[in-house]
Amino acid sequence: MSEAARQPVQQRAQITRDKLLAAAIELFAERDYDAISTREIEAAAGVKRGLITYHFGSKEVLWKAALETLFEGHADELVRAEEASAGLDPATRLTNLIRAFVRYCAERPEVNRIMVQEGKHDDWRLAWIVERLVKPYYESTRRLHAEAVAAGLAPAMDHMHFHYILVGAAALIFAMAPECRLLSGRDPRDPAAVEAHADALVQLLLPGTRSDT
Amino acid sequence: MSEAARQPVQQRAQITRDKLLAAAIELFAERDYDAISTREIEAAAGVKRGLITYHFGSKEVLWKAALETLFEGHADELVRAEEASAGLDPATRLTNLIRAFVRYCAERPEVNRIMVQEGKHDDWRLAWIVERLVKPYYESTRRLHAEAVAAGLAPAMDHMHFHYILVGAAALIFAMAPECRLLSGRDPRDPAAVEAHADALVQLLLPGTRSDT
DNA sequence: GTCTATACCGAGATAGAC
DNA sequence: GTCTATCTCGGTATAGAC
Repeated sequence: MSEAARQPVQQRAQITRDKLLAAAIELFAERDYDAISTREIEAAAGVKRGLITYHFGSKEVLWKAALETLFEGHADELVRAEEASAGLDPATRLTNLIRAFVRYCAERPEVNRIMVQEGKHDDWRLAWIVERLVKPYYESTRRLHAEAVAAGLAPAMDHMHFHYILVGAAALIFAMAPECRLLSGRDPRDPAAVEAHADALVQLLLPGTRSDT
Repeated sequence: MSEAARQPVQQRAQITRDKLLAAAIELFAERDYDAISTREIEAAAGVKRGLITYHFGSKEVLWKAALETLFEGHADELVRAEEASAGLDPATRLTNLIRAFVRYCAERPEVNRIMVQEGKHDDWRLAWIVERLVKPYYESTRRLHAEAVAAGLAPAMDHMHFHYILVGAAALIFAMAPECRLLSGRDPRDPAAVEAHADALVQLLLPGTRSDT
């Protein structure tokens, strides 16, 4: 049994931290860092004023922790996909990876919203995001693509283009879910639509594979 | 007397309108409608206070005019591409269309930034955008895809998915150009990179074609 | 250790009056 | 254009409750 589970006090602190992180993710996906006040985050989290400073030290640290939380969830999802398809053939493994990525984009559209928001300006936040979060992921999509090319499943191309095509194609429909609903009458975050989007993307990115259930 | 004041009245009015539209596009791509004040737009345009009301009547009308200006440029680009490839085979025509779309995304990354911004919430602005600007365009990507499928150039899939895959894959790299620069060391808006991105996208969306210069 | 309740500071933006 | 009154911001500090 973990030490934390036995200590109710630290459990409450963990709940407060989690509420602040959740509220921060939601609000930072909504508006710019500078347009969100710490008071607003605390109010949205339903906690008292001053607890951001207490738990995180500063707005900047909270922001970084919120983004790390978002990307960790993403990494977990991809690791699960890798494990689930260990030992299978490259086509199935890459398909499962792309599927896992699409599912995560659907589950957390905040990631793409924040990235488009922050990707517009070359400032300290973008520098941190790229160095700490995107670069490792960029390398993983590089491996994914290289493997697909080596297996004859996908056309060769410069990785920069592949990366942004994959991310943009997977994420946009969920980042703009309300628009998609107005435009098509359907909710892209509906589980069936998520799977259909994953299927479509696999079909295009890995044309060398046969589609399977 | 300033240079502007010496020019004919209608000409000066047109210049003022254009400066306001350009500043509005830039600022609305930056932040939310509600986060931009008319004073800020006038200041960015370098015109006197009150000229938005004089020339457009209201902030709302200016906003609509700015978006129409953006999308008109887009439509013009696509029409030029259609005319340039009239009479050619489907593969070349569709390739040119996708290329024109990618070039426009590179030229005006503001479009995608505004769309991701506004696509998050179902309010009067999104309703207007979808009805007035996106629906006609959605139908045109539907025709594009149907034609590609009919010609055996692309895999069949639900149009909703094709639309968002096309738009996301084409636009994201330019909407996040500063991130791409930090990540890859290259500027995606460099003409060679734009063409390379178009090539990559054609390769994936129209796998039935042979790549050509 | 965690949380509540205050008061305060300097910096910056804002809005109104003139 | 200008001055000023007011507000909000992030951050600090303190003192006490559980």
